[in-house]
Amino acid sequence: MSVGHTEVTTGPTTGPVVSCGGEHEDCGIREVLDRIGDKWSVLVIVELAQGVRRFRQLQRAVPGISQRMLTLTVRRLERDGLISRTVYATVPPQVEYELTATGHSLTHLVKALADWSAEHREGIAASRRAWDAAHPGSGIR
Amino acid sequence: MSVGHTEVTTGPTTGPVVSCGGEHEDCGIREVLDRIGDKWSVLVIVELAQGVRRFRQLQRAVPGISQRMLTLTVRRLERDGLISRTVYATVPPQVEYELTATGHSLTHLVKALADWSAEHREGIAASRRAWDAAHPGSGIR
DNA sequence: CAGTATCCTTAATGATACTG
DNA sequence: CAGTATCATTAAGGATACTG
Repeated sequence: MSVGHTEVTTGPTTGPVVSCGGEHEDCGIREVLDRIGDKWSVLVIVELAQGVRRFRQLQRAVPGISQRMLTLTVRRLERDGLISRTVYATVPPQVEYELTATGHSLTHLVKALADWSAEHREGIAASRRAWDAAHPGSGIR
Repeated sequence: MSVGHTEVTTGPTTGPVVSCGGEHEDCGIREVLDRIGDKWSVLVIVELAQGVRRFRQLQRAVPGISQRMLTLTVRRLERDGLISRTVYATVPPQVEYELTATGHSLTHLVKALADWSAEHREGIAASRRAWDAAHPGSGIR
């Protein structure tokens, strides 16, 4: 068998140009991911996309999130201007969280992520099964 | 001053419905993010969106990535079926990485991320500066 | 209710040395 | 060149207790 080149020639199925100028210096991509790539942010955003929510409501709506992580998550989202926080001086205290206009614009992106995921989820799962079967005990996972 | 409700009524600037059925059980969103939310995957994908690349080429194109992380990253992307890996039995060895059709479809998403980032980057930076100024030594960041 | 404050575990990443 | 193997370092997240 020949060992040189094999010319796979897999058609570059129409992909958009994602480069960032003549040379890419990271686009702003990492910035978005640093913001929503964590474990809980998008889940909180998805819940707030349904409407205004209070702290405990959010915690109940996002199964598994701890009080601590919910606090950290909403604080960071507030800091970035993606959600607003309104405190009512009642007793017991009540705090409402709501998406800002910027936060709402993010939901379009989140929707795109969800759609892509739905469309490729099974194909990816299949690829993983095949790869894992072909590379037993590789440590990769 | 009244302490009850204040009716902020911030217009819910047209956001898409991101819920996942009557109740949301995480959509597939977390799955995508678990895949590309790490530090290097999207950067590798962006580079491969330009064309076929060899290992060293990729490492040079993605400043800061260690040999170890590049290996882990391309292995995981290959496992998920987002990139293909072709080994040429030459000496010295040569390995080419290329986006698969699925990987190419991801570039659309990455483009959307980059666009959103470009559009909101400055607003977010401003929000952070304001928040940080208003919450000195909060620990949040 | 809506948080803070601590302590602890684990996952992710990095640095370095070595190999087919 | 294209990795692998180890060790060290951080950062992210979780558990629990306490408070205005």
